[in-house]
Amino acid sequence: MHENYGSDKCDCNIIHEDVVNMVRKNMPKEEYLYDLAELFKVFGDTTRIKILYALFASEMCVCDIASLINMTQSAVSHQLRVLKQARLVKYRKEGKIVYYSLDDEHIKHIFDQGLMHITET
Amino acid sequence: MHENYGSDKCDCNIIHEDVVNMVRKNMPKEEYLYDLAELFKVFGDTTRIKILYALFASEMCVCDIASLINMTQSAVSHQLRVLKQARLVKYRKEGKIVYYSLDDEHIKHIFDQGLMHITET
DNA sequence: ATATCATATGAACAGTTATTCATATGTTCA
DNA sequence: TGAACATATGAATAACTGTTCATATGATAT
Repeated sequence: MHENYGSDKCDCNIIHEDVVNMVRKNMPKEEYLYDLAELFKVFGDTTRIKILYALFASEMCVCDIASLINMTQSAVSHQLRVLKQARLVKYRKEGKIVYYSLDDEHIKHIFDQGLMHITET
Repeated sequence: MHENYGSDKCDCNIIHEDVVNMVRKNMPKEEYLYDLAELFKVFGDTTRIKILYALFASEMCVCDIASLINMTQSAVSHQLRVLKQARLVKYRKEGKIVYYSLDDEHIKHIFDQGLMHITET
């Protein structure tokens, strides 16, 4: 009785057509969902999480960050580039030293909510 | 003058020792940071984001989810397992049909904050 | 019983990613 | 100018991840 509406990938039948249609109406734009996943991808790495938490406390230069989290300067520099591209950190130069700091107020809230999930029983 | 304190990986010198020590004191436990990254890793995939957004609107069976987001039943099932392991979704069985629903109230807040970052100018 | 359907799962493959290494850039200081 | 230092970056490698395919499981209905 039920037909498969417009999906070439799905290899099964829609069981609750009304529910699917209702949910489809409420889905955010595909583009937003993609961008959201991209953002969380950036958060999904221990090194980057450590860097961001460090910057919650203070702006820091690359060398200090590397020392703090016990990673090579190169690894930290690579990750800072990722964070910079995601518009999560910004930097200022002072001679040969580059200071990085946070560029977003939402991060802390996101992390706090994340920690609430983790620390639940 | 500056020495490298206890880090074997870092290949540079601590420039601001006081800052590093202060920041180190304020860092959350290594374990939390690891778990947090693991959580965000789960969010860092478009398919899983879509599934979670779908479940914001209603509980759904696997087949309906697959149809909605235009993925194979198998792919969806694999991702639901990941979400289940992360304690983000739960399920109930009704005959041969399995209904999945959200198992966490924090997710929506996390996503909303994430969207605020994305939709900023 | 057997055919059908919904779901789960293991293996394989392709694509992605984080770190390392070597090196380049640009600044400071002697 | 040249040595030392902070940072950036490209290439290579190893590890990880998501999808697909084939198949298994378990339930329903005839």
